[in-house]
Amino acid sequence: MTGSGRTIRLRDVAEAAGVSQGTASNVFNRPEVVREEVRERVREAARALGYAGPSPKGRLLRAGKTNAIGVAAAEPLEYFFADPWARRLMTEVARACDARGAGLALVSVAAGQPGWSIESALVDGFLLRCGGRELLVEIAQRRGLPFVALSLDHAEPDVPAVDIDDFGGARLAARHLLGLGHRRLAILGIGLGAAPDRVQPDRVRATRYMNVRERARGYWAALAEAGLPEAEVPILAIRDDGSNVGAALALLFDEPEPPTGLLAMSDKVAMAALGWLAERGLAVPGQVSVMGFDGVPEGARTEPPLSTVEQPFRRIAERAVAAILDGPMPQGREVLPLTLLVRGSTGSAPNGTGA
Amino acid sequence: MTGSGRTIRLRDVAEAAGVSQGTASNVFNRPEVVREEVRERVREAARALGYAGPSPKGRLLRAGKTNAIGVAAAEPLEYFFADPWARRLMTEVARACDARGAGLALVSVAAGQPGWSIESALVDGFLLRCGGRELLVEIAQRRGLPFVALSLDHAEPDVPAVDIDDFGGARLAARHLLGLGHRRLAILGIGLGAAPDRVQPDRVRATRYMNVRERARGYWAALAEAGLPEAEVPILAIRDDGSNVGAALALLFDEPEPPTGLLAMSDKVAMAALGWLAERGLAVPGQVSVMGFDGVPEGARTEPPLSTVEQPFRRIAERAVAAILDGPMPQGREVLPLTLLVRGSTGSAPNGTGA
DNA sequence: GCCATCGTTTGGATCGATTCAAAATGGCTC
DNA sequence: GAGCCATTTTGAATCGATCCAAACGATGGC
Repeated sequence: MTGSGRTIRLRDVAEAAGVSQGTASNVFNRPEVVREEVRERVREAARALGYAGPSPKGRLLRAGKTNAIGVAAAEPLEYFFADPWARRLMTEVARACDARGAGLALVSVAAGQPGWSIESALVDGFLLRCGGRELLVEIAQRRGLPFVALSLDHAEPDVPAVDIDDFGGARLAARHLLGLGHRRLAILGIGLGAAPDRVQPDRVRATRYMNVRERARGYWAALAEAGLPEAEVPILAIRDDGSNVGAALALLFDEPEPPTGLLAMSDKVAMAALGWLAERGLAVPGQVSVMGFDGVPEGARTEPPLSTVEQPFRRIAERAVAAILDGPMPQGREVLPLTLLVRGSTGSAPNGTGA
Repeated sequence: MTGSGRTIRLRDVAEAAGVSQGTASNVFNRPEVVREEVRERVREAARALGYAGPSPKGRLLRAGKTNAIGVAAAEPLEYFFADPWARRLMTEVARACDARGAGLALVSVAAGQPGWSIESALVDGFLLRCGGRELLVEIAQRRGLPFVALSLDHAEPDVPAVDIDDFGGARLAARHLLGLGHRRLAILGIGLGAAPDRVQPDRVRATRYMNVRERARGYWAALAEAGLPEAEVPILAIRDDGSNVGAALALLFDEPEPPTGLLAMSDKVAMAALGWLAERGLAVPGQVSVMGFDGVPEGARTEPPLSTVEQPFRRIAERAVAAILDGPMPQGREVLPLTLLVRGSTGSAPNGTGA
């Protein structure tokens, strides 16, 4: 065994082979410039000393590139694997990194300062998953590495961001339901508080989450096209995890004329609604149609499969990863369109339910 | 704007503040040893120059620790997010890293050499997800960083590994079905080739995948306890992704006396079997009981929910992460037990089906 | 007034490589 | 054999920090 004390450095190999450090370096990085005989001698020495090649540490310092990109979120690290939306996006981010031979590092801001953070992660740039948390942007700016914000609330021209057209996506969703003849609709809103309340449009307009505001605007725009005033379409405050969807829906379905179409601001909430409707014995889409938002893979496996508007996960990931790795950076906030995904949870409005 | 050409180094700050570099370093790392007046002067200078703190690059070289652990697999990077088993394990790995303030980096060996690989990743150690691929171990050994192998085939004393008790888990699964009175069983084996064949026990004993061999041994052991010779229990070769499960099961269920209990070597295969049985109109667990293996979260959401033996994902992750970060390393292959998870897909054997 | 002590600060070595201008080498021509 | 050019090799600077032994200045005890 060679297991002596110190680790072997390039310099040791060079000495053992009787060449300069520069030449030894070339043997590993640009072998073609080194004469064959010397090259072999150095390789031999390396083998004899158990030297596996230049250490990434030293190389990093000199070359500056780590060849990895970091993805940061305010949530704990598990979030990247456990949350359906994050998972879906990360799958595409991973694919994009793979295609470019880049590595992928995960960073959580929740964890606290020690060890590993946006300030300390060894990466070439960041993707910031900031839902309402502009904090991440601030930290990343301080770090000084290139970054792209992913679900940014304030569109500022000097913050590069790749995002989705929430307004257009929501309008697409609402138009789909309206096109099927639905006139009694309800919106399942997120980010509007924890109580299963019915909330007023003004409250929605005042929320700090831009995507929530925009999605609502999109729904309303489609409703207006169909001649429906926004006041006629109740908005419920659902928790992000959908845990209070039952209590909220009960508010509507205990009334004499319950909605025939539900516009959920996320697939998660839509899926929770599907569960409650099944429990309650309401047929989907026979009695009630349910429309999601996001396009997470889980939606394909519900009963019935969830109709939704799908985020362009692949394009988002590719654009963001490309920006970090090769530029050019987005100038301000770039938005990408969503696509309508009609599956089984939406159908024609039941007869005799017109407005 | 300060945006001049060069980036600001600690040395620049020290100079600007009129102190030595050592003192400046202390201001950021051990502020308590620096006199307050000096400390403030340095901080002031840093602020004025737009210096955000010591760069991780330089620090790494000197201190040696990156505070991140790498997880490597032979599959492309997406695998970590897309595959149910990997996802489940990674959730726990992420949790364990979070708890210790460590970062998480993903490495794929498939990607190819350039850029980011086991050889070049900036991490403190590796978790190796090597299903049959001992190649990863070899590469990691060459790299010289601590590592723990996660589903290792050959138990060698000098390769630290954390693994599961495949034999015990399989025996648990089979005992469960036997305890419910099932006597006509079949094994849905993986890693036995791509054809939907019925294979002989000797072929199973000869496969290169240790976990497959061990699971089979576990099933057989339980069968022996119940007085059933292994020859009476057919073994089918199912593809890992379960895509040929229908063709394989048809072989059995077209016979006069089809099995009443299915022992699948993975949840993925079990879930595929569930799908086929539903299509074929066979009641689960009324006519056929299905037993999985792994305990992936998806199994909880099938119809009916899948009974299975669950891997101790959390313990595996915690043990492996702890080993890398704080030692001590496992001596050879440590195995952890699985637990029986009875859900809805298993029930008493139908009447009159005794052996 | 001398010396030991304590709290701060300094300077330089070190971590492990890459890079590049300059020097050495070798082959060829005239 | 001098001169020239192309190919290799060298040596030192550089990347950005941390660490540590030594120096320094102020204080207090005897």
